[in-house]
Amino acid sequence: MQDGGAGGAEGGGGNGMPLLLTILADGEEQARQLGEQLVPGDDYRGAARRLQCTLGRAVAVARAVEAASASSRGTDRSDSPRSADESSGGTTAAVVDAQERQAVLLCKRRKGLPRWTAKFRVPDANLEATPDDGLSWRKYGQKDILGAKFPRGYYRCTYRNAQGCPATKQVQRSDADLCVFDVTYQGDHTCHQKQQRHAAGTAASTHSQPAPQQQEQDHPGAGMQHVVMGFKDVLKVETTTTEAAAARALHGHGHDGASSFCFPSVPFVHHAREAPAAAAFSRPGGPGYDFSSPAPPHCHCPVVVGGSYDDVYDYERRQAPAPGAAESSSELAEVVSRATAPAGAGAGFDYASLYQYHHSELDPHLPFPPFGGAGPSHGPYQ
DNA sequence: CCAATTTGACCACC
DNA sequence: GGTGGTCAAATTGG
Repeated sequence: MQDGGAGGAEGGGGNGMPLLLTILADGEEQARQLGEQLVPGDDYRGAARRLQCTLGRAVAVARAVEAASASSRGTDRSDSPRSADESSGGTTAAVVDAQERQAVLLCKRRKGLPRWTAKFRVPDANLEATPDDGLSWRKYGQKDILGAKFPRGYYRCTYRNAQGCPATKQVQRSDADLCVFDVTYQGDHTCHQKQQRHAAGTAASTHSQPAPQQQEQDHPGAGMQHVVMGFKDVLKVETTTTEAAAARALHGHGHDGASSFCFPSVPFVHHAREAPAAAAFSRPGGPGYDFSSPAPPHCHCPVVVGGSYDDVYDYERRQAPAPGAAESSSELAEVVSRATAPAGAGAGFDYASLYQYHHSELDPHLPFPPFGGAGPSHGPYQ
């Protein structure tokens, strides 16, 4: 059925692209280093980050263009469903290459819609909790996946028919850790009601948070504005103090901070977004840009690794000072490494390897939270 | 009665 | 042919 025509801008790539990418990447790296040198709080640090993000966007755009041109040339091949492989901290060229392939694959992979994954952790593995990102999903299928102990659930936006919202997600419980769910999102939400509803819903429930999405919708570009966080920085923080990360993200987002950001049962969430070739390009703050939930974590520059970009989200309760900071961080590291596995990122959490694809367009709807929480559709399965 | 979930079948891709 | 993703009829729940 509906097949995604990768198509895309042609002839964009060209020969100089790799070089351009290298240059941009260097610039970004330099900006990052600069930012690190500076003290937190220093105005220049913010500037450095912005610069880093800007360069990162440039890299993303360049990659997207190149990937698009590559796909039009007809590249592609086998792909491994999950986890993008190869491309381990190699040269930028190599990275780009892998990226390219990944992007093309993604494009060919049905719909050609942007796709990314998130990891949700529930507090109790025994509970039949399902990652609830606060959005309305309707389950339309479930299937046993080869090699997976648990079936994968298929969901699509409740407003798919009503508003033609193309968003879908796949939820699968991790084999290794029953508390962890791998959620793969595909397509941005273009439905509006959802947001309203969601905003209201969240406010009504335990965790109240403002709905930051609107602005994105109205001003696609605006989103990129506050994506001023260097991902490395973010990761660093995240891996260190979950609490700090949360607060930081929160504030960085310009929320009326206060009581927002409270994810009851979710210690952390990790994001690994696959970088759609043209997707990253075409959806800068896309139409349906929306942070599915008030979640703050989106205020940073996502990273795409070998085709998937990672974000680490932390949902430690806003108050308690990250009880198990160390614990959490190790978990994060684990998750992150898994997600970045392709890059061969071991325990070391190699930034260099992460630094492969970096796009500042934020996720449309970073899935956040309420687990097993409210929400019209949450299949009991799992 | 309507909406959501379940589940087997179908289809596309590798 | 195997596997993953989606469809749609049947079923269940509010």
